[in-house]
Amino acid sequence: MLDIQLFRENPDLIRQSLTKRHQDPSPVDQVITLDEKRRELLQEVERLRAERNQGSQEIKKIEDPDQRQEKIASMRAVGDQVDLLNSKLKEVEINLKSLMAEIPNLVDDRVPDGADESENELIKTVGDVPEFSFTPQPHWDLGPALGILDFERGVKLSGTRFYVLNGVGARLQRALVSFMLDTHTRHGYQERYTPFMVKEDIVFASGQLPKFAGNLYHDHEEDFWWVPTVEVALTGLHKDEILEETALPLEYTAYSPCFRREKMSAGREVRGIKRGHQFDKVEMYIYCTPEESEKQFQRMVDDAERVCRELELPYRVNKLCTGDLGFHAAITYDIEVWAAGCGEWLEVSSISNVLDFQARRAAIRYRPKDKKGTRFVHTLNGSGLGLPRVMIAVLENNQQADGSVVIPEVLRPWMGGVEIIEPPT
RNA sequence: GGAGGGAUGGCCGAGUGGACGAAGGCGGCUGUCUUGAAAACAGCUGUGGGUGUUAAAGCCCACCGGGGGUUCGAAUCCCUCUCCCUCCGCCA
Repeated sequence: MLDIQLFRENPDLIRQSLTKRHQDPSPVDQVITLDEKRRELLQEVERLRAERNQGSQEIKKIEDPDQRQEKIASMRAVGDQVDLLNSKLKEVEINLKSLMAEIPNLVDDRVPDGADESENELIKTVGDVPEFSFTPQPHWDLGPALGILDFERGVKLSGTRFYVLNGVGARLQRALVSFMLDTHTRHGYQERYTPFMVKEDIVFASGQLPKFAGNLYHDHEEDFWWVPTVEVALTGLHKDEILEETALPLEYTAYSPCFRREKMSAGREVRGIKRGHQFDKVEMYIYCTPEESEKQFQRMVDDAERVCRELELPYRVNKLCTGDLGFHAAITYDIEVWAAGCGEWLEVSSISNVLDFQARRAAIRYRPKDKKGTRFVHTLNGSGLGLPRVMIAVLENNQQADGSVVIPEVLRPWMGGVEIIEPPT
């Protein structure tokens, strides 16, 4: 959510931002009109309330019964006016809020203009794409051949886009989760384990609702939404709180499964485990002061890159262009790792500076040390990293001619002695 | 799932229709005293919105778990929801 002050003082900035995102800027004018209407009604309501408050105070002092009844009658009339105008006001406020709730964050000046992902800007490429003396297999062949990946039974259990990991395959994923959490906690992040189903206002606060309801799973009997990313829960963690500046920055890491309907990509040909309705992810999340958020953003990108480096996966970093930028992000860097078998760069992380966009929705503020009042914190989120795609890259890049896969060095402490995944004999 | 009891400011806790944004205590901040600290004493100490201003002060409105109602007037009465506690049942 953007600051209503910004609509009043610098609406052009918001219009330009929407235009950069290739979106219609006209909601800005609707917001301004509704805001004016709201204040007009509010002032009248408050004026009448003040009159009633004062009148009611006088009533208890009036001794004469007739005068008293007369005053009560006139205050009743004022009260009826208040009710009438107040219901109009409420309606305007609901419309205003729902309009503002669907306007995306301001775009950072450094974000390159572009219509879609093809116009994202390559920042850097790190590591060498591995060479093979044989044709590397894609994971959808390799995994089943190794007996660690079972698509048929996944489909039996839950339908298309679900799979089962077996034995060392499941263990490899667990090792990746532990490795990532341990790496991040070593670099200052505090681990959290959160609910995977959250209430509607929590999903609203992080920005996935109301606009992206179609991509979320929802329990219709209870007020539960399955998290599409644990970022949702990590935003909700400090909802409605006022933090002390000395407590900032708050740096969290959390593991969770993520649940997405993926309706938009329903028809798209995606083989293997690259895109499912359920996938695991380790997330990083930071709350900090506005002065610090750029620094924290760079740091978080580096923290995500570190995971790729330690896993010895070749990767590249892209700055998303305006057309590919997410709703709540002001700026986003994506990290892609090379997967030798399917021959693709796979997006494994998305790191965003959200500024105060989520904090305003979630009412997360802090008390500055030397100033009066409160300010909204800035929040940042980044995957660190998405599991299935890292699994793909690890399996495909480390495969050998005989179909076996060498486990990366850094994961071995969690692999119970397994250094190589051999095909069943 | 059944029965009962609760929810008040950073914390504890009073308040059952008007002078209550809310006693009192604790904590915190500032000052006096002190070489310094402690103690004592005095003052201050919530959030949001509107208006106003170069900025502020000031003024007004709202907030006593959420929503709705009764009333001239609600922390206080009524309805409803949520959450917490105690007991019983069930359970990984």
